Amino acid sequence: MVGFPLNATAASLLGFLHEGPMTGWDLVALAQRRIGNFWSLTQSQVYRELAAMAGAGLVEAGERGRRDRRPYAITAAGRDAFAAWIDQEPGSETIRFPLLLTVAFGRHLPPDRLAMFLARHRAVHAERLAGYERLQAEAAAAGNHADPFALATLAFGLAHERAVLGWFDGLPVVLGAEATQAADDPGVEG
Amino acid sequence: MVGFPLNATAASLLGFLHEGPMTGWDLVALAQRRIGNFWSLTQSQVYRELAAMAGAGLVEAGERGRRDRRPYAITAAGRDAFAAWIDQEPGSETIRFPLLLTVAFGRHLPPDRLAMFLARHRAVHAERLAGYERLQAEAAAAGNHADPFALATLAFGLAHERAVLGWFDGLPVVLGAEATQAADDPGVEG
DNA sequence: CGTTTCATGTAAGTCGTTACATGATTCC
DNA sequence: GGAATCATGTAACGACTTACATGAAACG
Repeated sequence: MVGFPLNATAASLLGFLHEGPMTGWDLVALAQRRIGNFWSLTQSQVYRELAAMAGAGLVEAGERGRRDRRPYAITAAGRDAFAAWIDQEPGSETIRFPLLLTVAFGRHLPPDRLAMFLARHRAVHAERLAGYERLQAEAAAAGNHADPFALATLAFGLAHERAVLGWFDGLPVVLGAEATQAADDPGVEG
Repeated sequence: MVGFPLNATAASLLGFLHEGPMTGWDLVALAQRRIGNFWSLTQSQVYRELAAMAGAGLVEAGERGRRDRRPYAITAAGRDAFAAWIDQEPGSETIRFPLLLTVAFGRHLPPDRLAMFLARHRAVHAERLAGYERLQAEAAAAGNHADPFALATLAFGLAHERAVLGWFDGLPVVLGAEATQAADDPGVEG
């Protein structure tokens, strides 16, 4: 008896609802904070999944509150569906990194323009890393009270951003400068 | 005038077609090798984008060859569209890492099960890293003939996979064993 | 001759993004 | 009163996946 087929995004919402009833708005904010690092979701998706799950009986909408806030609570069926979901082998990673496409086809771009793109993206990643480091410092200050699971996902963000910055810094200047000559080259294939 | 709106996947196909006419099949294989590392695409997408771009005049289908192979060649309009695409600021990175969702909600899983997931995924990443290292060794053996742009994207793959493995190895055994105080299980060990 | 691999394509459905519409509440 | 923010939702589209259908050629 397969229940309602949960996708990872919907399942995450159920995961959060274990902590208590929440509105779509709250869920968007919480997901951003807790899993936004490695899982993106939009407002639209959240409301859509909540509506679908309400239809399937996995969550229940409560009374509308102050600002039309409508809290959703997880049901017993929702807990079951979540438990079944999380017991499955997680799928494999998906990365889509448009900047790398630009680099891969970099011979078609003026070197200074590629250099500019690289510099701008590097700055974004540096800032993101700084944010993660602040979070880590806060967690350290809080002592043992931090959730080890949250720390583990934060550690991933740190490792990833450090790797990305290291990659930026290890890039040969070549890519942003030498390619002036390479632009004539028909491209070398191995 | 705005040309045909290119998405990154279609643009990549045009990028490859700069190297000469190719069939959908060839493009799938080539993309897998050259950008599969940070950009996924499926056969279906490739044929669809080729058909759409042919309709828009960005590529031209040639005569069907031996095995019904139909080569596509980039047109002048295609080169223009590609040039316009690559000149744009690349969008930001998207990562979707289901295993991290499992970790984030790890308190809802038996520790040994989480440990098993972690171990299996670690093995996949270790193998992928080994593959990248082989490619790097080959490139080094080939000397200066390697494309610096291809080397740069390979360097990203290496950096990323090393970071991921480092993350696995830095995870406290706690995550896989905490709840069961008796740690027969080495948890996540490489 | 039969199996595998090559090769092209369609169909159906899910997922995700963007943009918009609506209105309540707070804050100045 | 007016602007900003909170909050919910819809509409429309575009992107991606999975599964399937079809057949040619190579290989044994």
